Amino acid sequence: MVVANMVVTSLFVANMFVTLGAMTPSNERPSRRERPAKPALTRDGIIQAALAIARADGLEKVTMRRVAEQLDTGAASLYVYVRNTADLHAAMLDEILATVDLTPATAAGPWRQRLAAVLTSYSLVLFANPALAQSAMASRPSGPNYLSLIECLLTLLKAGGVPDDQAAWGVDLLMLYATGIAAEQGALSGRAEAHDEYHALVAALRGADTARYPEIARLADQLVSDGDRLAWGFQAVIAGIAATPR
Amino acid sequence: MVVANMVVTSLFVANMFVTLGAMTPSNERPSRRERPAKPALTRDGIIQAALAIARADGLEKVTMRRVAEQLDTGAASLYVYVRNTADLHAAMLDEILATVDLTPATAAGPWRQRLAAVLTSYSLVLFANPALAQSAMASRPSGPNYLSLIECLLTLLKAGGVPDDQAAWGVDLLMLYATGIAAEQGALSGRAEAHDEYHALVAALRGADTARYPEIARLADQLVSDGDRLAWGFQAVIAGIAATPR
DNA sequence: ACCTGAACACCGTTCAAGT
DNA sequence: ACCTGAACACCGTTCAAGT
Repeated sequence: MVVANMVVTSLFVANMFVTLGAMTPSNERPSRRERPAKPALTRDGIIQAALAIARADGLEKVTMRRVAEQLDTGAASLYVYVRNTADLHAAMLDEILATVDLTPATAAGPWRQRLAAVLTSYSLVLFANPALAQSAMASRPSGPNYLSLIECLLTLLKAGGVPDDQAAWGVDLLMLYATGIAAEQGALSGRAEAHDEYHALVAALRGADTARYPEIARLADQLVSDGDRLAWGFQAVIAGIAATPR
Repeated sequence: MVVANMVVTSLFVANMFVTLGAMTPSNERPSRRERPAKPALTRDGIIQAALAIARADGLEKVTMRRVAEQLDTGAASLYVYVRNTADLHAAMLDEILATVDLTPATAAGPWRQRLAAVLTSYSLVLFANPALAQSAMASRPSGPNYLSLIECLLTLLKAGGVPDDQAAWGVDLLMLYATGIAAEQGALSGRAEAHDEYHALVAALRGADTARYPEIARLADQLVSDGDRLAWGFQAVIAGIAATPR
């Protein structure tokens, strides 16, 4: 508990509050010890601590030892609740998927816009936890929140009259795009050197040899142009799914 | 050099051959030492050794210490040629991108088929080196081989009459899809537990609660059905790019 | 049943000292 | 300039011993 960070601080403040509360007359059985007992170890507590570290310092800092330190215990103790690091990552992902907004599925409006809204919400959730997007890419979630999302996408594709076989394969495409774009963004915002990499790419595109890479040179500005790429991308993929028979 | 593997073996055989060759009369200056000197350390040698380890045991086994061991030296020695682990991974990726088949760009046939052929080649290259697909997802390559691939895609989109602005954003979509699908597959074939995860997902889809997930239950077989998903996906994304104005 | 300290078998990276 | 051994500051996971 040497490193100061926001999580530790807020825990400390919370503990202070509890301690102060315990000193008011309304509290009948004050703890015998000065400092309140540390919270009992639970799977959920471990996942929350891990998520806090991931948001603050990136997924690569979510190590068993660091999570344990945050919870004022030893790494070995975590293995009662978590099988291994991969299990922890999967649990973290499942946890944040609960916050995806699925309400557009039953709202009014054109189905393509509603589908894009759900996908955008999913991408934004992963953007907010950029480190997890990469593990979402690599793992195969099968938790209830993931299933709800898939169900939601299938319902909207059906509402749009997309044939069943195209819809079934289409959800893979949509999820791959939504997850992939968040993973890319996650990599960009996560690592310090990623900005250098991005600028190296922009420089490479802008300064591309006109003879060897004529199209890149011609379209350099378009290639790196700003705009609502996310919305356009969703509409393009949706249109492709709807228009392409198997 | 305790662990036996194919790379070590083939290096040994190669060394044997050199030794035998050195004993023939045609060789004027035989080495004073019995065993031939180990090959000089080069950046390319390091990358090749790293790729061999990645193919054999996965990217997570490509550690500085393991690559160094393979090359019969210490990890510290690699830092003369490689800045850090990320640099090594980027160099490995650039190396394999050289093997992508870009010839469909100038071949005969419908542009959509030729575009899909190039993308399929790219995906297959990443499939053959599954561990690198994930790092391709996270990093921003800007090497000459990457630029050639982008140039190729832009040329084919232009041949198809896709408007410049859609083509410029479209290459991102195509690359994201082609890279993402390989990264998924790479994760699947790379880790032992990934098969369990996949079967858990299939079981979760097949056994989905009919009341809660009616669409998943209805389409379970379609969702996990075999077929040329890669080709269909490329056609769908291409169609979407061509049909969706900004 | 849960928790712990200690151990095992690893990592990436740096650096002074050698050649 | 290149290479090396040793060190530093970490990892995940296991396990016997405690409560």
